[in-house]
Amino acid sequence: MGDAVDMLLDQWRRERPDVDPWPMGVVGRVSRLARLLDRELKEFFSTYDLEIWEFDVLATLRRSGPPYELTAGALNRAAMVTSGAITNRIDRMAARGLVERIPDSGDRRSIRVRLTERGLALVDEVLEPHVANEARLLAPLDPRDRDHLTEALRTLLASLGDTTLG
Amino acid sequence: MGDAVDMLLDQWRRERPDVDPWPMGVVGRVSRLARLLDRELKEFFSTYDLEIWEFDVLATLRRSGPPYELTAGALNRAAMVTSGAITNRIDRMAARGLVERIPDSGDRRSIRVRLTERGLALVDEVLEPHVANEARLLAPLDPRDRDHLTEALRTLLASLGDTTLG
DNA sequence: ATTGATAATCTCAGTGTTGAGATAACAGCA
DNA sequence: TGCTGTTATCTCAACACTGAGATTATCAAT
Repeated sequence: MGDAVDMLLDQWRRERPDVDPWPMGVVGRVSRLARLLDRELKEFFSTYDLEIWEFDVLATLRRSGPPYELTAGALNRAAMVTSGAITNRIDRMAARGLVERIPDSGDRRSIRVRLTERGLALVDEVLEPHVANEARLLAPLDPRDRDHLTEALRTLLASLGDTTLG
Repeated sequence: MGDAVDMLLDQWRRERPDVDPWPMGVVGRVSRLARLLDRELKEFFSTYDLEIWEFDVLATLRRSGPPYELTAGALNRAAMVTSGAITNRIDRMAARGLVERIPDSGDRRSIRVRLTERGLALVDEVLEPHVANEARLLAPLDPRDRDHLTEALRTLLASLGDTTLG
């Protein structure tokens, strides 16, 4: 049972037997899997006329709880993108009526981004089928495999500084 | 020990207790880890004045073995990008003298992309430190964890159609 | 109060990808 | 030979992100 990465590793072993390529097996698979999952999610969300990044913003606001609002900076850190990208996303989503900008009464440098009723209804509608779709994509793993996988990924994320306090 | 995804899952459980969010734990971690690894690789390659996508092309050609040439379509599939992106990459790398376009004698629709001597020397120089850098990033995993992780990732990739025959 | 350092957001040019379509060449078959 | 369908690459506009810098506001300490 080989995937594309197994072949790649075999090629390296033949061409550069002086280098043990095992790290490429892990990094390469993580990268390829992320890309393939992205494609699947993109296809899924298209049936709701949503981009992945739009759902991401909606979901970040939704799970923060009432009143479903966060500063631009908080969205920023959650999405792992630059501030310019968030400004852009808020602009477009506000134009679609999914979120609205609210001035922060406590800090005039900040804005608060709040889900509109329409945004809230949309994310609440999409959430369950989205999770079901992800579960479908992960179905080949039994619960024990999932736990191992999760643990390994968490270890790596923590070592790379992916904490909530960063 | 929790990472950012653990917190995210807790938020969902509080806000939408009717939905079991476990699939987000896996998909979210894969996606975030891919992003963080990308940042690390980008920083690493910048010391060689290389973009990640440039190294990818060089490495794909290098590991294919002498004469270090592939068609644009083969590069295409290896990189998981569209044909337009590959045309663009070849253009820019040819301009830098890392690869050259060679007409395919057997099929005049095709081109063969070949490593130049400079491209070959560069990829052979970068390979070993690159792998060492990846090994550093993966150091928190002991060999047993790595094997479990690899197996789980391979299972998912195979189920998503990431084979060499696709 | 004033100064200096820090923080939050926005702006914008540069970069690179996608997705659709154009062009040219090949392959099978009547 | 002439069709028809397929394949390989290139073209190009639209899209979205990055990285650097600008702007405005806050905070700490005097």
